[in-house]
Amino acid sequence: MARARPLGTGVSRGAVSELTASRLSLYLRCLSELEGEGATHVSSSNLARRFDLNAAQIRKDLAIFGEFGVRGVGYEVGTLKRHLQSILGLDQTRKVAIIGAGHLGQALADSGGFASGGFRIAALFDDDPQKIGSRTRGGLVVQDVRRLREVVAREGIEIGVITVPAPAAQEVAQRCASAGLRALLNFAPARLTVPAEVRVKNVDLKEHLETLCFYMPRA
Amino acid sequence: MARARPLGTGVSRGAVSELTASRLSLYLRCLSELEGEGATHVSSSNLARRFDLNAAQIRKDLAIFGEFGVRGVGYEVGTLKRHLQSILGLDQTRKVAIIGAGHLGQALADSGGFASGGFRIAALFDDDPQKIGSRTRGGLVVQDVRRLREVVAREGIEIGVITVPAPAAQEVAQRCASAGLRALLNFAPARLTVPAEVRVKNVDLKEHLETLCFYMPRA
DNA sequence: TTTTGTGAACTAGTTCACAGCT
DNA sequence: AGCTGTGAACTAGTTCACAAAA
Repeated sequence: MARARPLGTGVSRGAVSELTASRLSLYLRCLSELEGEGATHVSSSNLARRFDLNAAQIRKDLAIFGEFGVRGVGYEVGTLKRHLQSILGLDQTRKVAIIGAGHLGQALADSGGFASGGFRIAALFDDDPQKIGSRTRGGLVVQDVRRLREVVAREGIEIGVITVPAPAAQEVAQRCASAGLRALLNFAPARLTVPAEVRVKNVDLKEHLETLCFYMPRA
Repeated sequence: MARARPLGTGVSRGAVSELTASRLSLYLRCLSELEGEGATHVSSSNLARRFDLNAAQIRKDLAIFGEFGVRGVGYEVGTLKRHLQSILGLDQTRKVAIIGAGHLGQALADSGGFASGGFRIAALFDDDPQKIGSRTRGGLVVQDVRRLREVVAREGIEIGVITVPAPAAQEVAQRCASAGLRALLNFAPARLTVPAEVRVKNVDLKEHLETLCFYMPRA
């Protein structure tokens, strides 16, 4: 029906569920793999087999943004990949700041997987004078968190990753928001209160472990 | 109606949704905080206010496992905390093995938050001869992944955390399963195929970043 | 024929609203 | 009066099933 709209335009992102959005990211990764394998086309049922998903689910997710498939044929791998990158906003490099130069913060700063594919770790911050000025093993300098606003503005950083201890997280989140960051990935085990225009995603490692534990057979 | 059952007994864990299980973990953390603040009782609506949740949701989650509250009064903080620990299987210390001594693996091994509260990082593995025998900054020795089965059996390790690169993840998962681990927390961007008795939880940091990106206002 | 795109049916998850205790 | 526990109502998410297109 709706002829392929100019990619993502006209679709209100707020109306798309987070479940759909995270599946889009999954599809994108899979398409990159398929491209690497030299595949030119892929069907929704082929994709579905690779994850544990229903084919109609995948078609529905994609159909939100336009008609990318060809009936009887499937999806063209390269084209769909570019469309997904555009839909996810990955056609430009996004700069990321990590706040909290503890073990996790430094590991994320140095880990290639995190820094590749559309993201660049542009800065690492801490409030500990002992750490400020030192470098991670990967060579990134730890900067004073009081300079967050300045660096965010100068470097055009858009995303903040919070890896400080829980008691400091709320204050840091507030600081990030007022520095102009509009998306926060929070690893601290604390619920953050931020202005409505800032999107927060919590990743609680302990919660994941405890959930696994729950399903484990009991002694 | 159902008088408080002997804690968790008689409730088939498989029938409880993962959403509920992860909320239980959230409630537990909140109760620990409340205990620290010296609170003796808490109502479902008080708890609901702390997260962004509905009070009936919380009552329903808890009611699956028994009647822990008192009408007109609420829940007793200490008692409910102990019940939740027992329900989640946290009344005994669970040992964890980390497979993959890269930046992330080492960071998780050393990070106190991950290792505390019912979990102990019992071993760290890698297959790189350069790394085997070396120590993390926290002092944990990197062991040869070929000794996984042996160490898992000897130490009574139950949970595996996979922090190897994506191409190695499937093989490592298989190895974990055959070593007797029944729960895997997978940080590699790859879907794992494992025997049905092994529970896998995927944590994909790139996926989280991309999802955040999707909701960000466009240039 | 094959596979998309999509309304309709279904399933899971959440919220409401109130009876039943304390 | 106040708050839990829970059936009933509602909402969101998934799967089915088929018409439409190549």
